[in-house]
Amino acid sequence: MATTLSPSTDSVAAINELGAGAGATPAFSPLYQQIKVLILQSLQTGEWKPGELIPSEMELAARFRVSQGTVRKAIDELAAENLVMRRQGKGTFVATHAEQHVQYRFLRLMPDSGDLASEGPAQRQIIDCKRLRAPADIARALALRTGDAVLQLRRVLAFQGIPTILEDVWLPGGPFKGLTAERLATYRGPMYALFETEFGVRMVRAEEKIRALAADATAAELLKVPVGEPLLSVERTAYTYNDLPMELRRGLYRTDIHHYKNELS
Amino acid sequence: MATTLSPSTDSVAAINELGAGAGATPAFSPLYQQIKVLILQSLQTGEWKPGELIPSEMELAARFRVSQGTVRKAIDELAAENLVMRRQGKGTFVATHAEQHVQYRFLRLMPDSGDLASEGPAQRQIIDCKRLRAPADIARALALRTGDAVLQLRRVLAFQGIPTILEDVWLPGGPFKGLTAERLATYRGPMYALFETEFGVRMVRAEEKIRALAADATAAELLKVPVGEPLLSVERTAYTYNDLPMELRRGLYRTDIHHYKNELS
DNA sequence: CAGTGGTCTAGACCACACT
DNA sequence: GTGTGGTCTAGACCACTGC
Repeated sequence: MATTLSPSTDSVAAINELGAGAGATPAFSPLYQQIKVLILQSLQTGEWKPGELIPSEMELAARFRVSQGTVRKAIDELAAENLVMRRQGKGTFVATHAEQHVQYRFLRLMPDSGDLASEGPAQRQIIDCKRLRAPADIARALALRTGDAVLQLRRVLAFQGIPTILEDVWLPGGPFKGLTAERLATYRGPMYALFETEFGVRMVRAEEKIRALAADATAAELLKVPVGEPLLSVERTAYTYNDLPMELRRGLYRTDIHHYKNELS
Repeated sequence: MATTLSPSTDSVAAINELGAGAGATPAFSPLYQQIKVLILQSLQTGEWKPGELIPSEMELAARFRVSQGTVRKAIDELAAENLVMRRQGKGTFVATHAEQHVQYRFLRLMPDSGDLASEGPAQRQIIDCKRLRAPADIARALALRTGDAVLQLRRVLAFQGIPTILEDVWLPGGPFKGLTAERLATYRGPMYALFETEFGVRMVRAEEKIRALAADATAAELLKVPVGEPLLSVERTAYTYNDLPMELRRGLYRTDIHHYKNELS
């Protein structure tokens, strides 16, 4: 039954409405959605960390006092959202960017022929890295208050020796306390992997606003293009579990021998 | 059982391997996937047309000789891919773009504040429309042979009086036989709706390559910007059911007061 | 009211991984 | 072999739609 069960133990046991009182639509949601929320909470609180094995479907079913099928449907949705990874015969793992063959989490840039991986690792050059008080626009994008501490990073990525991406990254000072230019420079591997392993911050989704802009003097110098050269401007806000913005990134991409690839459906 | 059933009637009845012969992995696929393919075929052949009601889960289960749950899982996937639409209490419908509140199927352009719908309907101006023999690059993109008949269309879209998009569209001559500039000019509603209702061609997904380009003389004149102005170049290939390319579109977007919005996950 | 999709359960068996 | 996720079934009941 999807309705009542003894309100005891750890069980979800259906907070669903039932009975006499002509209730005012008390926000019904199916059991498997409630289970999904509970699992999500365990992901957020770090009960199971990125890369770790979560309890089996049978265990979760027992814990929440529902059938295995209901847990399965909850996990199905989490897997569809790339929050967990199922592996037949082994179990279900919390999704991770670290130690994985996913080099570029959100970067959609592709060489006009081939793929980024075939171009070898990017050369990374950190131009600047400092702590500062958030200006109004940055604060708004990161759901902070103006003047809160933020960390700003500017870097250039080059592929096969050609500087291709100039990006500014802003991170909230709180969650990323202790992040230094030194650490960024010495870390080998994707930046998002560092965020996970060192700060426990996992980016779940992102939104981008894309424009065409003319290179200004600074961009032109760093990307080695003429002033006025058209560049792709990509402004990205990345979110962690609770739609909480955790990173703002403004990138300028050269698109002379690369393009931004997007799939629509 | 997922294995054998009498090989009779219309039934899928599990082509799955079983028994003695040490087979050479004869391409196993789960029953619900086989059902999904069968339903897809009915969509492709037009047994059920866009907007129409497809048979109920129970009917399909009977027809394919499987349980309702198996049909359900197949339809679940089709719904996740936006190929069908489920409506509780009514049934499952073939997805459609026509007569729907989805004005822009693949267009990701947004005003810097608000959304496209709030800007009212776009003003459409057809610059050119002609039949021609496909050059090599167009033919390749549309999976045609060089010299095959294609239809080329050039138009400008303006929002609130400001010319914003200049696009060239190429369509294969075969499936779109009979499409004229006249018909395009007089049709009210999304172009993709016209494709469905008049030619039975439904676009299922698309790929885009995005770059920043400087406006040339032609683009500058039509979009009323200075020559050299950075524009967003969006090259889109749209596919119908069987990953068959059916449209090539090269758009130039002004991004001074609009941006291209993308969601990543 | 009957018919549809939506949820939940319980049990069976399959495919895979580790030991 | 044991335990995991993956598939398939059958039946129950709920929620919505339209007659």
